[in-house]
Parts: sequence; C-alpha cells; structure tokens
Amino acid sequence: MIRAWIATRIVDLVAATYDIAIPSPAIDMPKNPDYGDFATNVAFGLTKQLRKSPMAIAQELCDTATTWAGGAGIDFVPLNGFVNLKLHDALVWKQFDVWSPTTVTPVSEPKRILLEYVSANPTGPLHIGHGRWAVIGSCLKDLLVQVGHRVHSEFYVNDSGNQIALFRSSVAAVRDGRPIPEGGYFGAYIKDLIDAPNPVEAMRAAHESTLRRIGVVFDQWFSEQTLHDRGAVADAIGVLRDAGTVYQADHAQWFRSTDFGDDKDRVLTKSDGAYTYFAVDCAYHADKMARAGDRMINIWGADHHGYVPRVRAMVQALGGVEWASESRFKVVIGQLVGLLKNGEPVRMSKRTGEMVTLDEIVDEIGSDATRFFLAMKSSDSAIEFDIEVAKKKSNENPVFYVQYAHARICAIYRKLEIDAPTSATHEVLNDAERNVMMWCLQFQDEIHNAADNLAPNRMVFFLIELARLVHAMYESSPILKTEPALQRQRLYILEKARICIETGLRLLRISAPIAM
RNA sequence: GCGCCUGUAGCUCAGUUGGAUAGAGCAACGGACUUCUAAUCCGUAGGCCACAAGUUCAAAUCUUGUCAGGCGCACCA
Repeated sequence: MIRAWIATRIVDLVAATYDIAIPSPAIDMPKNPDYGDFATNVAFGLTKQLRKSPMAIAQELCDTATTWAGGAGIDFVPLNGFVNLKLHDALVWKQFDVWSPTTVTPVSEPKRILLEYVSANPTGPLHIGHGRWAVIGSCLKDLLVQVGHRVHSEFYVNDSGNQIALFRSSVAAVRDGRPIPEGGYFGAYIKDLIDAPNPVEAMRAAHESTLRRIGVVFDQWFSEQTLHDRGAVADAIGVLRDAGTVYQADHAQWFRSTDFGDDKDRVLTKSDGAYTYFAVDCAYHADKMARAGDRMINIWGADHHGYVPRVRAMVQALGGVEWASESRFKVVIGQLVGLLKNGEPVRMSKRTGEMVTLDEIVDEIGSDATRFFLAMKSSDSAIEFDIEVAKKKSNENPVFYVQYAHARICAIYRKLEIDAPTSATHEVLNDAERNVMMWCLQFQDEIHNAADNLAPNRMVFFLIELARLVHAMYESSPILKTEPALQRQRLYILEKARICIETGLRLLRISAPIAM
C-alpha cells in the first residue's frame, strides 16, 4: 500500500505545517521521471482556505519537510504548485524488504457477495461472448476474494420454458428423422445429443466442461426448474402483490415497475396463464437476495442491457429500497464480442448453428491466450477477437510477453544452479532495478484498484508494464558475470518481481511457465 | 424516436477517478545475439484525445448539445 503510505505522509505534513486536518489526498505517479516517484496536488485544494497561491503552499510544505522527522528519506520538491516526492534508495529498499507480493491488506468492510455470470441457456454450445463473461467473472471473483470479500459464484441454468421445449423437440425430431419444428434449433451439435437421456443436462454438462478448460469453476449451478418445483414463482409474485405493485389488465397480470423507475410496466403472468421469463427471474432474484448477504453482482451481455431497469425495479420491490443502490445490486454490462477468422467477421447464430464455439477457440489457441485476450479489454468496450492474432506466438501477443518475463527469471536460477535469495545487501541501485522495485510496490494498490472498480483489465496492464520493466532490467543488468553482492541484489529484486508476476497471473488464472 | 455503451497514433487499446510535455503494443524505420532464452532490449517517427459550447487555477476525464458506430426498446428467453 505504498500510495496509502505516501498519502498519510502528506496528511501529516500538512498538519505539521498549517495545523489543519485534510482528507487523504490523491497521489499520482508522474509520467515525467524528472518529477520524482510520486506527486500530490494538495496545495491546489488548500488555496481557498489558506488564501495563498498553490505555488506558495507547495513551497511552504516542502520547506517544512526539510526539517520534519516524518519526511526522512524523502526529497520534497515544489514545482508549479505540485509537491513532488522522490524516495531515497534506502527508503525504497526499506519498503521493498517488507513488501510481500502475496500479501494483501483486506478491505476494512469485507462483504458477502453473490456473483452470477455466464448463465447461458443450455440450448447450444458456449461461444466467445460467453467466454468473455466467464473470464471477467472468474477474474473478478479472485480479485474480490483477494481483497477480503467472501464471494459465491453462480451459473443460472434456464432449464425450463419455451426455448427448452423447442430444444428438446428439435433433438427428438432429429433423432426420429422428423423435420425440425419451426423456430427450433438447426445446429450440427443437435445430432450429437440424440442419444443423451436428457439433452438439456447434457448441454449443461458440456458448458461445465468447456468452462473448466479455461479455469472457470462455479460454486453453484442454479436450476430454474427448481424454482418452479417449489412454487417460488408464485411466492415471489405474492410478495409483489402484498407490496401493492401488481394489477390485472388485458387478461394478464402486471408488475408496476414504473413505480421503481422502469419506463413501462411488465407482464408477470401472460393471458394464457403462463409465467413470463421475467416472473421466474423475480423468483430467482428473491432467492438470491435471501442468500446473497451484502451484495449481488450480475454480469450480462450488452444485448440484455434493456432488461436492467425492470430487474432493478423488481429487486427493489422484493428486497426493499436498501437494494436500490449499486453498492448492493450491481449489473455489469459487458459489450459484445465480434469474432474474426482469417480476417473475416464470423456471424454467429445458435438457431442455425453457424458459429465458432469457445471449445474450438480454446483448441486452437489455448486457455492462457484466450483468457489474457478477454481479460485485457475493459468490459464496456466492444471487442473483436482475432483468432489469427491470438494464435501468434510473437510480440503481437502480450500473454507470451508477460509469461516470458517470468520464464526468463527462472532460467537464471537454472543456469546458476541456486535458489532465489530471500534477502540482499543494499548496493547502489540503477534505474532499471529501481523501476522494477517501485512498480512492484504498487501491486497491492493495483489489486484493490482492479477489485474496487470491477476491472480485471487493470491487473492485465499492470502485469504487462511489470514485464516490460523486468525485460529492460534483464537486458541492462547482467547477473551471471556480476560480482556476488550485486548479483545477489539483482536476483533478490527479480525474485520478488517473479512472484509478483506469478501472483498476478494466478489472479487471472493464467499459467506462469518456468520455461518457454 | 427513446435508452445504454463506445469514439485517443495507420491498427489494437491504456490513461491510476480533474493535474504538469496525452502513453504502450503491433505495423514502419535505424541499431543490439561469441553474452543469464533475441518470444527480448535501445532509439526514431507517428496526435485538433470525433466536433462545439460550458464548469475552474487546471478537462481526454465532469455537464449539455451535435455527429458517427455497436447494442437494446415483447404477454421471447
């Protein structure tokens, strides 16, 4: 938590200088290395209160710092109203020595979180889009657990309803040599299911094994059918009715979701007496709220984002206003994935079966590259997954770049035939060594950053940058031909960096090979 | 028409929640293997952050509007 530590120094410095208390300030890492290791803009925020220019305040803060015990080991330099901080090498060492890449300070308020993702209908194989939610969801689970939350991961199986009936009759038709019913499933995979005692369960099991191939394992597979079996849908509608949010119209039963910000009311029971998908979803979310504890997170594709307001409305009506906030109920909308094969976009349709399955992609490029590509993009940008690029074992493919940094460090141990040192004397640091150390010290901040923002892609970029610094150090700072003390120092730094890469990759469920 | 997301180097994307001269990879160009793995490194070049107003000491970042693209607006799931 190097940033938090610096922020505390700044708060103390302001107190020592002006005898006033301020909230924890933002700590930046300047892009320009001349400005030092860290920078803060506190002076700008104090101008009104102190009636001084930011330049004067920054100057006064830095003047105080020169004689201030709390500033030992740090150079404070004012520039343009910023306070720039440069850590002495001794202080960098001190921080680095106590830093453990595998230790994370837990959040102050750990939450119990129910994370639902993928939840694909068991009417066809998973494709790259499902793969994206699978990867993002599993990374999020690990990140949230890593910072101290308790996370229950769940796949909702829509094993009931019209689509399932159509799917079953499509399988039966193929088996019996009859024409596939209108609106049914025409995919080639259907014929692989004709001998299955239960095609729906067979498809679900296929999902499970596909996901396992990319390291995704769910705590629970929640069957929609079980909601019907125990009358949970009627119960949920009963709760809504008791809350006065249900009415009859046009021979149907409606939920007045407009009371909760939706733009139109929603049907619960159709005029033919059947429940809508939404009604069943009410039961599901009621069940989830009962189990969730503190927070529910759903990950959905952008093609369902229009569904969000009615679900937020329903969650509120069933669970109370305390479930209205995003801190209790969050829907992560992931933008869609386009697939490029041989430079051509592949149009996918489950109905016609024209598709490239996730299994086929994993067959071609492996789990590591698949996961890395899907994890590195922000979930709210639409992406194109280019199979040819992902396949390349070259610098076009950053997963190998990061893994190679790890493998290269391991190669040194093999060559030297020694174990990694767990301590070192502190020789003079060159820039490359120092850069690796400073970047490593932010690892914990970055885990929190990625977890808090539900953004695994930040971890990916942290690792790419760390790999870059490690490669640069590897090139510039030889080890084998170096005198023993310096050799030990370099190995010690690289070993911690290696564990950092390994830990970061593990959070993404990507392997850290010892040789490539 | 309404709603959500996106628009940053030729391409793919970052941008630490409002900070200083906007970054990286690929592609291009020029260098570095008798050396711990060249799946690497070093350097050069590349920009009206879609456009326009506004907010303030400060905007790629926040507000509003415009334009362009993706997705969605069911008694389907």
